[in-house]
Amino acid sequence: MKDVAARAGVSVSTVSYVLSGDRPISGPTRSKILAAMDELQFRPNAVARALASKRSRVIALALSPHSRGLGLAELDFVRSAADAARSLDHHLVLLTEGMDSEADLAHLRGQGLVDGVVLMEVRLGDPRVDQLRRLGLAFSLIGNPGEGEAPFVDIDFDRTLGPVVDQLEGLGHRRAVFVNQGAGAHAAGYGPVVRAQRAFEDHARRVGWDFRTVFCEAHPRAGAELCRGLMEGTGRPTALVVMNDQALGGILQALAGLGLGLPEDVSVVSVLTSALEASRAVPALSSADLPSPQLARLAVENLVATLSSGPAPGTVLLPCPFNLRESTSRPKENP
Amino acid sequence: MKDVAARAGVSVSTVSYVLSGDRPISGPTRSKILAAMDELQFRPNAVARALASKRSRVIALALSPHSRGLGLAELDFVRSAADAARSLDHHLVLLTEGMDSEADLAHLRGQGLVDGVVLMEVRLGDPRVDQLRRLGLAFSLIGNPGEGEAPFVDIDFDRTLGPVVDQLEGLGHRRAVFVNQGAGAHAAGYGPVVRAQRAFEDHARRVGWDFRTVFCEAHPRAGAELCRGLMEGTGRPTALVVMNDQALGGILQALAGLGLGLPEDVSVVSVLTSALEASRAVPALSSADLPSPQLARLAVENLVATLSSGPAPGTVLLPCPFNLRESTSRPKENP
DNA sequence: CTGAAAGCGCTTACAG
DNA sequence: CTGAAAGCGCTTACAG
Repeated sequence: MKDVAARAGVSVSTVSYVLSGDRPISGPTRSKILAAMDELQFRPNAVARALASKRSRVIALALSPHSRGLGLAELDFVRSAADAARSLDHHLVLLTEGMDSEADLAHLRGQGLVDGVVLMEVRLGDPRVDQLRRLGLAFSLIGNPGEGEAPFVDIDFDRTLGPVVDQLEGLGHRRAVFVNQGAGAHAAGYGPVVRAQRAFEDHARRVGWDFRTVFCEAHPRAGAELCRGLMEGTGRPTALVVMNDQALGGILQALAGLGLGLPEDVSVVSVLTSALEASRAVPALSSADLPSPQLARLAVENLVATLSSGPAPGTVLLPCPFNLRESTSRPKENP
Repeated sequence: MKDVAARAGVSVSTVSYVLSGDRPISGPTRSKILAAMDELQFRPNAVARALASKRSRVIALALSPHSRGLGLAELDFVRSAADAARSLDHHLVLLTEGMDSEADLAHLRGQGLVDGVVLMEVRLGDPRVDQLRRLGLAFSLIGNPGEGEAPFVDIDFDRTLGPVVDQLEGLGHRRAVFVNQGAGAHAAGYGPVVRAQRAFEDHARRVGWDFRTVFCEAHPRAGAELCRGLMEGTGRPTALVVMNDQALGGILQALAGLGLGLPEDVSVVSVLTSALEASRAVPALSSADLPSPQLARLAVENLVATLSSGPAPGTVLLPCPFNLRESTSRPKENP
């Protein structure tokens, strides 16, 4: 930078100001500087900038503590967050742990390497939120902490389940079961399990369905067992709405084992899966796909906006777009 | 740090030296300093350290350019690399793009934020390797660039396919097909497709199998079609060794469609899948699981060793450990 | 519209 | 074994 200044015949501060744009610079001066910069192949040193400005332009993504089996969607989150950070002129570091104790966070903050953090899979009353606030470290949330204050991005379950129910209703289904996640997740204040269920039930009621909700542990075997139970006897459901990726394989397997064809005998819609996984299944699953890239991007934008006190997207609820694939069809006349 | 020095009654350089351990410090002095440090809750500022020492202790992980469908294994890579970095007192940033042009890399280097980069899914003659070398940016490789010089970590296909073949042989299988990836991947110099095939064939020959290898595009439909072809007529294989995650679902579906039970009628072993995906399938797949955490950790250790000129693991070839699950059994007498 | 200078919080030769 | 001081490459009041 000193070299650039010398070559352009100006002071280093002037060079710095053309870079930041924080001060009006005359046309000729600016051109001289710009010319000098690329003759010298000048690259501003981010570390020096960080030290002087106290902004590293590095943000952290705190990965899910005990990954709730987001599966490939989590990879989408990570990639998209990195992309978003990059397009906002930031870098993204990964935090795999050390978000639990206040000491770890203080350490993170003390290092000065990270300007703020994006929290994934925030739960109701998530302790991390309070800790970050106490430390004065900027943050942004994916998931609703249930406090009302901090802006967050999350799924809009009402607008997610509405289209799912409408779609099945339109095909002629009248009897459906919502396969939720385990009761444990429910108890842990994991928001989606209660909100999704409420949304499903509201919509099922709206269209006058004969429906019910069941919880299912996150395991193929649990899914298979559950599925057999659901399908025995008369009056079995013609449609399954499943928000449980880990159990899904077992459900599909059990269906096949019972000689029930997909989608001829039973329609299945998966909720909150990654689009890639849903389309990789055979037959490809009709599903309400988790918009992980969008969520990640919004969360990063929120954080960067906080840091530069720019305009933020704020709290945003996104529906999971419904994608019609091969696992849904009209029910048979008399199931 | 100034405060710590003042409180301990020493110079800042002494404080710095107790931190780095680069200089012998007397017992009493050290204790005074240590005491002062935690009374003041001192946290060394990583950015200042980086600027002064020209080592940021940040390394980058370059994600697969057009993710070859590593699936969940890629997430394992990312997590494990971050963990490894952390345990070696480094941070991991994610590079999602900008590894292609030399200008991007020069930019990365110029910023001074990143000490080195870990490259995933390195191909034979990977251009990124040369570019990094030209720029003098430290790097570490996952995958064999085929130049012999740079150390890298990769899969040992011989020791991966050996146990797979032995296992099937032990069960009594004599006729097997190796379902490789697409011919395109082969042509692109993607090492695993040629090395895995050679290893499979060597071992199949060793045990005197009646075997063949087929290529298959990375899509369930392609897998299903291929599978139907393989299974028609007499003398069909009793075992399938599949190194093609994307086609796998189609293969399993086609088997079911043909009324062939897994594993009663056909045994299937998946190679290079993530352990999580293999065990989530129904039935759970016997597989040679990609040791992504180990590979990631070794690669990070190699890089950090380069940076601190410490002892490096060097070039390491790891077998994919075979895990017996539910998709393999003895073949029927007369298939 | 531009400059001179202090300072961000460390590291590391140079001296003793 | 310890200190004084220059310097890493920028930013940003303070002055003009």
